[in-house]
Amino acid sequence: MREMAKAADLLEWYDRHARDLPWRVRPAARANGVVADPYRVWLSEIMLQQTTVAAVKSYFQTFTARWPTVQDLAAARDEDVMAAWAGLGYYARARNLLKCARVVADEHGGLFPADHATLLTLPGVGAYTAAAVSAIAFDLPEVVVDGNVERVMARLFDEHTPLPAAKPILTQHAASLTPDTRPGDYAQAVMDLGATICTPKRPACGLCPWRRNCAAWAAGTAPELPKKSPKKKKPVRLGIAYLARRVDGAMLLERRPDKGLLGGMLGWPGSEWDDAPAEAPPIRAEWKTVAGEARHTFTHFHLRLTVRTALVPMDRQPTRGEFLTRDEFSPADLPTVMRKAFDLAQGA
DNA sequence: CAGGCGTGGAG
DNA sequence: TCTCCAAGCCT
Repeated sequence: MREMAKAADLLEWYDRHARDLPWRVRPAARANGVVADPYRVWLSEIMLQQTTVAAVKSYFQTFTARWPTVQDLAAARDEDVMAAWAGLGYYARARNLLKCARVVADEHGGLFPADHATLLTLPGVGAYTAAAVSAIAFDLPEVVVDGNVERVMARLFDEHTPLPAAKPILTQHAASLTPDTRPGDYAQAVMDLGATICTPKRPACGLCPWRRNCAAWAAGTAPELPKKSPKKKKPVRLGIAYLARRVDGAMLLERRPDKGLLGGMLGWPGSEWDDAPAEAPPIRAEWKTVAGEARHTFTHFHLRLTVRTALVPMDRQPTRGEFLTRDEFSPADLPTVMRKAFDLAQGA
């Protein structure tokens, strides 16, 4: 009979293999009493939601350099934070990030709460993030379950029930392994294991400290776990974007409404995105159509964007949006799909 | 509870 | 080119 996996074995592995990440206090430093800054832990966890470590790194550096404390972030202008988040995706995270920073600054004296229940009340903080902050920043023995942990547990216990139905049982398994000593390091250790060894494809089982305890390794089923319910196919939608340049170089842009796709972000005025978009020019002009199209894939549909451009005089007033001067606007402030439209118009 | 919500990298 | 997917949250 296989022996039950032990947290201590994983912690031993983590002590030797922990990745050096900008938001992480390494195990050796933790042993010397260094504690994590809850602000940095929270910020990193929000950025890491459904987002790779590689994509997050530079954004984390930018944010912490510009807004070193939660009070600094709470005092920031909305448009500056949205611009700094541009390109990272899931923009509701940025809107909730600001809301949360202001709640912590105004209602919690600038200190992040440590307990799971209070963390859960914060905007953008769900079950995973609350547990992660509680464990990593305050070393409390919360059960941290993200996609990595789900995969590790599904394999360790050879659980074939597909996600998301399997979530409760996988959480129970995770709870059974969570230790009272070094829970913060343990949480990061399981996620590191999932990210580097117990990977979705071609897991490196030969290097796994829990191999001898792994039911899926014994059964040879590790690579096919966890099972997932089948996903839907993405429809194609069409759209038209209007890039108006004023003679002084200012560009006509529009702040998108807070709710919905790309909420709160800058974008080009345009048509609806559907099967047969109607023309919707935001200003009277001689529009020229750029050859080709900007293609972009969102979570649930593919977009093919036709780009029209125009040069307009200083005194012409738009019916939508507003002109932003060269000083007020950089293409880097745009979400990627809008930047693609800009690049296409530039001939890039 | 299923669907909305981004993006870039890997295979 | 296409599919999968990465430290989820909200409604």
